[in-house]
Amino acid sequence: MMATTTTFSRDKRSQNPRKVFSPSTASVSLPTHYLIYMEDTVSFLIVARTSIKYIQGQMASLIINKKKLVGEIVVSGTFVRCQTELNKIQKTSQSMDEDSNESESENCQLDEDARSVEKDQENNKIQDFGEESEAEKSPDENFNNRSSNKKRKSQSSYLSQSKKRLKRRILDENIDNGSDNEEEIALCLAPKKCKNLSNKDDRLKSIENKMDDFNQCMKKMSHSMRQMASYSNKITSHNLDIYRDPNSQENFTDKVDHNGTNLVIIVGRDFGDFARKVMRVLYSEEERKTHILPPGRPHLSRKPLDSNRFALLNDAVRVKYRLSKHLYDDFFKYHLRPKLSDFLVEERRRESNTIVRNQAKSVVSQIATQSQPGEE
DNA sequence: TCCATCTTAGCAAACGTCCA
DNA sequence: TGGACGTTTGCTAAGATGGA
Repeated sequence: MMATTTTFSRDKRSQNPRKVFSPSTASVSLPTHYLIYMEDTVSFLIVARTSIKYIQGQMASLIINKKKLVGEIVVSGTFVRCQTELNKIQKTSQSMDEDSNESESENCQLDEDARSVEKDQENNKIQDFGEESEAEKSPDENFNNRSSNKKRKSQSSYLSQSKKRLKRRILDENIDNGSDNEEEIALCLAPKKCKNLSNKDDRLKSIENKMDDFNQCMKKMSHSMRQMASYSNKITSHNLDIYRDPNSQENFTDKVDHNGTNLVIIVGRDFGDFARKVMRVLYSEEERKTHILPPGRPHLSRKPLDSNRFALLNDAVRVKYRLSKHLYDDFFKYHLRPKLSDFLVEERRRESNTIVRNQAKSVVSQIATQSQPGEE
């Protein structure tokens, strides 16, 4: 059954022992975040551990916005711990400023306003990322919290290959982009530096830039979280909400017709089961055994299934489970397609297994009849 | 009701091809 | 050339089925 092309043949697959992950260092809790003082910019940063390239003593080397920076570790631990310490530093710095700058207070009223806006912005940033950080603490917990009515509950702790791929991709993206999502929490909270800004325009520009950065971060976070959720194999028909748009005004039809059969009324215990049953309605047994999922590829020996009927299948799934059009691609790619692909494989395999079983049975019965000639 | 066997689905890993 | 992606293969778990 080596059927990807007609020109190559696979070697016998080597069998390796299954590797079961067992955390040997679970009791060791490494710091998740660091508060770092950047001498170059006279500012403090809270960064996630993954943003730090290496640590030597109290000095940490990190990369932000594609720039390599070196700073002194002030505090390490959880995000909350770093935030608390940062607030203390901030208050101390403010009180010092108030003592030394009383004479400038009248002239700097506008600057203060701008600074408070900036601080509010930064504090919002902290708050939002703090929440993200909580979610980030144990992604597996989030995955596992999703209801799983399937088998293999005992194995729910390991990530699927897809999830591992995504994690690696996100990590790579963070590194490429100077880790500018939840792990990039660059906080310019040094009033002395702000004083050096020459005029109000600079301050306003600074605020605008930070707001832009913040919006970018939020967009990326949203995208990453959706993808992470998409990769969960524990998703069932009961928690497809991430692929539903509550703001959508779409009116879902109750009928997807194929030769007089309403595909939507087919009953399945979940979306995978439903899709398999629809496949059995839409395509003949021969088609299921000899074709692959659309759109197919030139280098693959099997032809893709009829795309029009496949569109009906997708419509039926989308309508039955009320999935948004603009989110359906992700759902299909990460959840439905793997199931259907497996299903087609099994359709081929079932036949060959049955043939092999029947052959074995017939051989056994033949041997049995040959070994009993004297009884006749 | 119990037990053996079959069926079905899920997953990991190997492998081939494409593409940036 | 390595990563992404799809396919194949081997294996496991759990439900379904049928006979004792």
